[in-house]
Amino acid sequence: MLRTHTCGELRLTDANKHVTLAGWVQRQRDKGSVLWIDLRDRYGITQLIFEEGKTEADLFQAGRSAGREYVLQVEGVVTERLSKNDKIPTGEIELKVTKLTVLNAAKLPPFTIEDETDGGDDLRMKYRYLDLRRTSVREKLQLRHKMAQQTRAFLDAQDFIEVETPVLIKSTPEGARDFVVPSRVHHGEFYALPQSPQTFKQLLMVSGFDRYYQIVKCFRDEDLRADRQPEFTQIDCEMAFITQEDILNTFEGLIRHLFKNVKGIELPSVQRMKYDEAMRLYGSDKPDTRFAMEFVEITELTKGKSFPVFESAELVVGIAATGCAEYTRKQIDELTEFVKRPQIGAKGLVYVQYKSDGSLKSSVDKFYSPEELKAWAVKFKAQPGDLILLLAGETYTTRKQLNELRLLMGDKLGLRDKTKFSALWVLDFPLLEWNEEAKRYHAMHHPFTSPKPEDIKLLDTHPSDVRANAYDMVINGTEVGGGSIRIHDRATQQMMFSHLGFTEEEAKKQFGFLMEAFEFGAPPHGGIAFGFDRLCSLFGGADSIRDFIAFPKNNAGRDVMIDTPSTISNEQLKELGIKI
RNA sequence: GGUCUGGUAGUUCAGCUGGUUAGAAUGCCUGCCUGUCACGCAGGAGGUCGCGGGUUCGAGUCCCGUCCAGACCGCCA
Repeated sequence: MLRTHTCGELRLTDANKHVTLAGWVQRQRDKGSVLWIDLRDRYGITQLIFEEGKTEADLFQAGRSAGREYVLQVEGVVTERLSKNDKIPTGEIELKVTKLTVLNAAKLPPFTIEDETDGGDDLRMKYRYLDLRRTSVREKLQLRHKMAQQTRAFLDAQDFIEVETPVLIKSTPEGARDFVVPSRVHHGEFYALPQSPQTFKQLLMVSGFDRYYQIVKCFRDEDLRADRQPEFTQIDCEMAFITQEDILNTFEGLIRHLFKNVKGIELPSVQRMKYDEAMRLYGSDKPDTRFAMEFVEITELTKGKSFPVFESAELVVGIAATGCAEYTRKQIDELTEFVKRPQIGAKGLVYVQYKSDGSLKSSVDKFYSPEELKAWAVKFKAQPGDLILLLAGETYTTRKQLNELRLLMGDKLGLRDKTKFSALWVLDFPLLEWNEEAKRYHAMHHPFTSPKPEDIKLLDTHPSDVRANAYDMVINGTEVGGGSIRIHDRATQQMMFSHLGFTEEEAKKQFGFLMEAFEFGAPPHGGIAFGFDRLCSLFGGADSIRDFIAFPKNNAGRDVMIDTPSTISNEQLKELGIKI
């Protein structure tokens, strides 16, 4: 061992011990006749001291020459400090250095290796190995480690078995784009990287494994976001001989276990809400339930007053923002601009200021009397001082637009505290959703999701109304997990494929193995997958998952450190039988 | 595929309505300093203003194109 102790563990009780430390030079403080060096490793910082007259001249000079991020091994005697530092755990001692070895010199780093670095994202990613030396980033990966450990501890205690599934699998047309891997042995044929281990975990249920989980990398070739990477990690789970209720209870248990053991938070029991209700009250299938500000629909109250926008609207819906009645014209204009941005696409915003003196002022005073506005306010259960914000139009898009506005107002009113957590099950998702581009229905969750038995009769007549045995877990407005009770018989699965536009041939070619397996005694089963990176970032109070991944990709899916994707040699292409 | 924001010293940024020699902080280098811990003080070096074109007497600043980065929409069963 090159060291006897770490840089974080020496205390006053170790005084007079002769020790050896190794680490990186955080900084020097040179007072001329006294030189201090902060030596850093993963565990902490220990101050080294060199003194004129007491430290040998050569050694003193060697210390002075050790620049930032030099890797040093130092021997010395642990000594009580004359002036102590109560900000760090090792602040009562320092090491009087008797021997110094430069294990490796270092170029000047391109940004400072400190909690508040001066480096921008671009630079940090290019030199990610230096970025990871920073405490704040290291702590995020330590949190991730703890999350993984606690997940395994919980699931293991519940008799779940971790099974690894293959990474080189088969491309399928449903869902996200696949990353594909050309086969050298079979020219013109390709593997695909899994978007999830979905079919394999179902096959494990057929095999009788009963309770499976895996903390597993998944791959989707789609555009990135702050919370989306092309390769990401799921806590992938499946259970047999269960009902939906069993799944909800088991994994509510997992989430509460994680909050308790990682964050020390007793999460109250997870609220439940049906998809339809979530859309009606929040305009989102992943509502942020840290605050209420629920939607109120006043379509009926607005009709017959010749205000063209409301007359032609399928839905008039709004929110009441507490205490915002005194917003200035400029502030309201900003809200209007916000909802009119192309990304949101509302035509305009109607407001009603319920002033603290009880009077009402609105942008539609020309069309509605004070009494009528008052009736709206009553329906909103608004109080004097509140600001009512209304959008109108086609139901689905108007709700989605108002959702954005609600979240913005939540931010403005400080209702989205990152240290508060509100978890929610969203239930009864639709089975299918219409895809305008492909002119056919897509599975909203995935094609293995079972329809609610009582809705199966609607499949032919009203496909959009068929509900699925599918559920999402939403925490603070982030979808952290989702799953379903699966189809486990061939006939239903075949019927599902045919509703999704597969011919019998195609279904057999792509998923024949699964349907065949269903004929050999497949138990009823279902499962869930949690987005592990998102869960970590949520626990860490961050919006981006990137710092919870050791070596993430940038906005364009590029790893700027190793510089990939990159071209390959003509020899490689030839071997693979590929022409560009 | 699209929308928006940004790109100026090693780094993070400022730079107004186009106008003399492009600034600050920090980092770096040199010197001084016996209790610092974001040490302090003095001095110094450091710039293809992302790239290409255009407008203009004159462009970091305006216009067009392009590249890079970030956020978002589409997409992500």
